[in-house]
This record gives sequence, structure tokens and C-alpha cells, in this order.
Amino acid sequence: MKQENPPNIEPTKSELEILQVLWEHGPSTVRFVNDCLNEQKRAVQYTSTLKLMQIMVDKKLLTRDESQMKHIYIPAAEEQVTKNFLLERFVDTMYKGSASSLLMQLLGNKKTSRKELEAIKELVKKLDKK
Amino acid sequence: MKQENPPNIEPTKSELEILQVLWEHGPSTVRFVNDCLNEQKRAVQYTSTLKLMQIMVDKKLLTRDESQMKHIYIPAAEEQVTKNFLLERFVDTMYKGSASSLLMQLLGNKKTSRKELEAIKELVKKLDKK
DNA sequence: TTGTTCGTACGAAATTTTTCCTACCTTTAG
DNA sequence: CTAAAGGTAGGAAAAATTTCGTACGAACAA
Repeated sequence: MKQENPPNIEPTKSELEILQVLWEHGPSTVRFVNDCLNEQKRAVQYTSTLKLMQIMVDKKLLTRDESQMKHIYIPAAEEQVTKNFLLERFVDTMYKGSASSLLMQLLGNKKTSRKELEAIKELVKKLDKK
Repeated sequence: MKQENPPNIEPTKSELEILQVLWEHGPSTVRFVNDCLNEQKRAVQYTSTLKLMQIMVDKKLLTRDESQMKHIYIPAAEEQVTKNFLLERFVDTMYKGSASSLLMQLLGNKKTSRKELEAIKELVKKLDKK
């Protein structure tokens, strides 16, 4: 059964990058993750990625299927659960836990596009109807 | 004249804690910041805080007034500018730049209180009228 | 004056995070 | 069979971050 609890340990920056690859592409081999990182992010040696992912298993951030020679790595917690956890920490530290403060900042941000604003309005409208 | 640009360098976790004290209380001495950290966060030696704040001056995250013996430290960038910068990075890395995705997550979060939801609705209503 | 308190500067140690080298095993092409 | 390619394991180095000890000067109370 899948782990639903937030990670006990906060993923580091590099660990988060790996989680993101796995979230986007599903359970993967080290080779695949490493290739993604090299394409999308920066040059990094295969064994570096391997090591990091092994550490993440130790930390219970990932689990892995060792039944094949090419191990398959899987996030230990659901994407939404982990993201929720990180978002909450972000809101707490940056906005003293006030989600509306965060939103206000978001709305005041010039780089938040008109399209985004429309989507946000829609969201809230739907919310109102409930 | 005050620096309005986002920090060239990303503040580390500890550096962010210091910035938050300065944002909340305004320009302060090391002694004051250190006391705050010890109250609000964790035990930390005076010279550790001093060192960190000196490093932050090197990195241009802070400036300081040395005209008195007790130096006064000041964030180099406006609170809003830095927070905007960090928020944007957060949205980019966690939600591929989609602010509405973030909001959706926020609204689905059980810990976002009813009160917060109301505040958010108000915000959007006001936005609509413009 | 003198010693205690409080400040800064700075080097270095400790810790955490990231990277990579080496060894060795399995699979596969020739 | 053999060599090459590709996999894991693990130690250690490198880099980044955090912590603190020591030195030393200024302020201040006795």
C-alpha cells in the first residue's frame, strides 16, 4: 500500500529535482532520471544521480523495485501530499501561514499573466457555488 | 537610494530567517536579531549570527550602517521584491509557473481555514471590479 | 585606573549536501 | 568465450552552509 504521509524529512534542492522527474514521468530507472536532468537542468554524472537516489531511499523519500537488475525508483509519498506539505511550509515561513497574503502577492506580481488571473477567478467562482 | 532589484543570490535557509527578523522589526543590530532567533527559533551563539550577517553583507543581501559601534543591518532589497522573487521561483519549480495550480492546491488544503477562504474570495471580488 | 561587559573580525571546525572515482557484477554483441 | 556496455554499491572528495572559538578594541562602572 502506498505511503500517504508527508515525508518525514524535507527533500533538499537536488532531491526535489529528482522527485519532479519521477512525478512527471512516473516510476523510472536512474538512467532515465539522469538523462532528464542532463537535458532539462545541467550536466551531472550518472553515478551522482545514482548516489542521490540511493540516499533518498535511505531517507524514505523513495522506494524501489529491485526485482530487476535495473532498479525502478518510486516516490514514497503521493505528489500531492508532498507538494501540499512543501506549500504549507512555504506559506508558513513566508506569509505567517496566511494563504490570502500569498495570493495577494501573486496577484500583484506583474509576471502573473492575464490568463492566469482568469483561471483564478474561475476557480473562486466555482468555489462560491458550493 | 534603496536597492529595488531582487537579490542576485538566493538567500539560504538561515539567511532567510535573518531577513524575516529584519523585515518584521526593521533595521537592527546583530544582538537584537540573535535574541529574536533564540526566542523564536533555536539556540544559536551570538558570533554565529554575526558571522552569517557579515556574509550576507558580502553577498549584498544586507547593507549596514557602521557609523556607530553597534552596526545596524538593513535588507538590501525591499521585502516585497525579495518575496516576489522567491514566490516566483517557488511557483516555477513546483507548479511549472502556473499560479492557478498553486491556488488550487491551496484551496484543496484542509489546513486552509474557512476564514482564509473568505479573504481570498474578497480579494478576487475586488479584482473583478477593476 | 582597572576590570567587566559588549561589540567586531576572522579563521577554522563541523555539518550538510553534492559530486565523482573505483570496484565489481550482469548482460549482450561479436 | 570474450570484450564492451551498462548496471549497483560504497567510500571519499568537494562544495556549500552553519557554527563557534579566539583575539582584540571600545565603553562603562567601580
